[in-house]
Amino acid sequence: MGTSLSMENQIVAAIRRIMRAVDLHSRRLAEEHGLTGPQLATLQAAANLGESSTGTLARAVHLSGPTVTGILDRLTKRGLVDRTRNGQDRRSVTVRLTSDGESVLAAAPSLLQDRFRQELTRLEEWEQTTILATLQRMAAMMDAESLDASPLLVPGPLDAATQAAAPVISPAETVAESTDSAAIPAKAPTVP
Amino acid sequence: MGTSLSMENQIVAAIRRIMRAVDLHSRRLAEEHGLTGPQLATLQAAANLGESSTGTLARAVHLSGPTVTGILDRLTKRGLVDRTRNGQDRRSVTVRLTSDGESVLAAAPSLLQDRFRQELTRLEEWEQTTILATLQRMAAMMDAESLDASPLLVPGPLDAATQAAAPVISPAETVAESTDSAAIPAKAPTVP
DNA sequence: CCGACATGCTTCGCACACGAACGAAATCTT
DNA sequence: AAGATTTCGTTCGTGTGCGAAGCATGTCGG
Repeated sequence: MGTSLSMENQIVAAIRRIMRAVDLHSRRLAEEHGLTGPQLATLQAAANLGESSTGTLARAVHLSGPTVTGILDRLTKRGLVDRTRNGQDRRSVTVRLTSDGESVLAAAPSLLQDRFRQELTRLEEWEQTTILATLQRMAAMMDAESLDASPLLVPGPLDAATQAAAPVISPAETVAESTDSAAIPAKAPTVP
Repeated sequence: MGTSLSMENQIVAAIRRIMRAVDLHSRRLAEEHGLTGPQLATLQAAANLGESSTGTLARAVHLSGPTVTGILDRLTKRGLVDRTRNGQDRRSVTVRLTSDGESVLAAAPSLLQDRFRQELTRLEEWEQTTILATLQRMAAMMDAESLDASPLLVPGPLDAATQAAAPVISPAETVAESTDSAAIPAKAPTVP
């Protein structure tokens, strides 16, 4: 019967290979620069956003709260960031880069492997666009499902909020520079 | 050229989102079926390959030896697989599915989220092909670098869409995963 | 003013995932 | 045949990653 799994299996296999490659590259970064991939990503986000809470940071790097807490623990231990309780809202924790953190970040390489970057820039522009569009499309399709457990299907019109969360098809005009992840206004719990 | 930086960041972000979605889906699988993604993948590989050593299994699922050892530990503890020392080569360990493992596997869902699968099948065929080709291309570029610094590269990055598309899609039959590796027992060029 | 609830971060337990190091077994060398 | 080397799997240590639970704090209704 359903032996037509090949397409699915190939997609799964390709994703797994990519994940593994990312992981291996992360370890290489740690060896050569003392920073793993997630640590570097968090550091970059902290630099881009300026002073920000750990929650904001978590949303920016697409990771859960506990995960960034752990990463910030190691970053703090190495003296690259600074965690202080916010004065206004004392629940919140403000994260700042130290000068050490800034210099380390300035000297740090890209999150992508050098060779991959070179090959990428060597491609035709339409190919790069295709790759990016495909990845974003995949990301939108996959984390849309994870994000909401509600049985609500996508009807016709989408309001601004949903649109921001899942811009499935966009023309060649992909996003410019936006650091995205604007607000995410505290979603209401669906089920108790 | 100013836009090249943002392109990189967007690619990284998309990959992270995909990885996170895969992870979240894995946890949902664990909740609903008692099997995480890697466990299910390993179980499927064990079923496809029949009796096989843990090393063969590791290569099949694109994971390291220690990782599959851990996964097999949990699978064994649940009585889904059976580990026995090989009679011929007593270093090797033969992995077999138990009857429990087979029934669990038969009842198990796909590694991909249902909704993602539905959306995928709803796409035009050329779009599916593009997605698969892009993912495989990414995987090839990225794990080529991680694997080694060997000069093995993808042939022509030119007109790849047509070129890459054709050989990639094999018929529904037994995809026989690796186009790579084949027989590795050549030499061991390791560290000095 | 004070409980009831909400929010933000941390702690805890689990499951990957890897390289390094280890012991056992097989293979090669001398 | 004895020793060196390779190969196979496991164990160890580190670093993600998550949800659930725990605290501390803020906010709202009575």
